Amino acid sequence: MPSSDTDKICQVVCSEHHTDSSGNVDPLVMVEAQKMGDFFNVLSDPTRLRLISLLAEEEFCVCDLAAKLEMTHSAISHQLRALRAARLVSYRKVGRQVFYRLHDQHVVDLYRTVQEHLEE
Amino acid sequence: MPSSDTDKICQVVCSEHHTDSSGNVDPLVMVEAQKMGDFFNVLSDPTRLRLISLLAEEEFCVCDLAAKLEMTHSAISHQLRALRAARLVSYRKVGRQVFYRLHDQHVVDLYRTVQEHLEE
DNA sequence: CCTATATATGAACGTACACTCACATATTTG
DNA sequence: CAAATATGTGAGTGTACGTTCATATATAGG
Repeated sequence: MPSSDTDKICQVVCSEHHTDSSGNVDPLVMVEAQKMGDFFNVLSDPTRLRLISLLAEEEFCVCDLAAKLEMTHSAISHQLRALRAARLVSYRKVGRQVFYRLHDQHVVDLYRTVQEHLEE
Repeated sequence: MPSSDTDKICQVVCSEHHTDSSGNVDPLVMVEAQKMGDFFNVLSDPTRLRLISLLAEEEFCVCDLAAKLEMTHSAISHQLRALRAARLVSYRKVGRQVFYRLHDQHVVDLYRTVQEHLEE
């Protein structure tokens, strides 16, 4: 490991302004940072966000979603796969069709929070 | 607008299950979806999340941040640039050093919300 | 059974981006 | 001013990923 014993701070000890808990602050461990990053990454794509915005209102089948977003069925299906993998959406099959809905309201809360945050 | 009159749904009208507000649901417009996606994208990187986790506790200079994360000064500086561009962090200069802090507590709320969400 | 419809998936292609490297800028110190 | 320290930045490289295209699977209808 490159870090020496004392966590090699600048020669001019930056932490002079800190409380005595200076060295105690540790970053989020890599594994958890990766997990959280993966989660945010799912929400970083415009297409997936638009899908979520529709599903926040009501249930839709793949065909409807593709029509609303004016995109290929394939593209939509790929993105729904990502949303499924992230457990952000659930679905039910009715004949040939598959109806998707948000897995829980939790995501909508995040969605709306950021939406407000960006309205500044 | 490319969308035809009836928003071409599947031949088998999927919306039969919907309320009479069926066709009224529109997706988030592209421009806003892009903005929101950009915002989430900043939070999708493990390194940036780890920086945020540190800055959530107290102020740090670049050198400290690099030491804590055991990464290059250059790499950290690049990521801080992204965080600055997203207005997620502020900074103050003291001599040669630059101390970074979170721009507001809003981000920490998001951070903690998702952290809890992932603990299921 | 055969065709059409609805959805899923693998490969390919182009783009975005995180880190490294080299170098630039700024500030302190001698 | 010259050397050292702290940070910023542009170019290059490897990887991740969103879309398209071709194709596969599944179900409904005749």
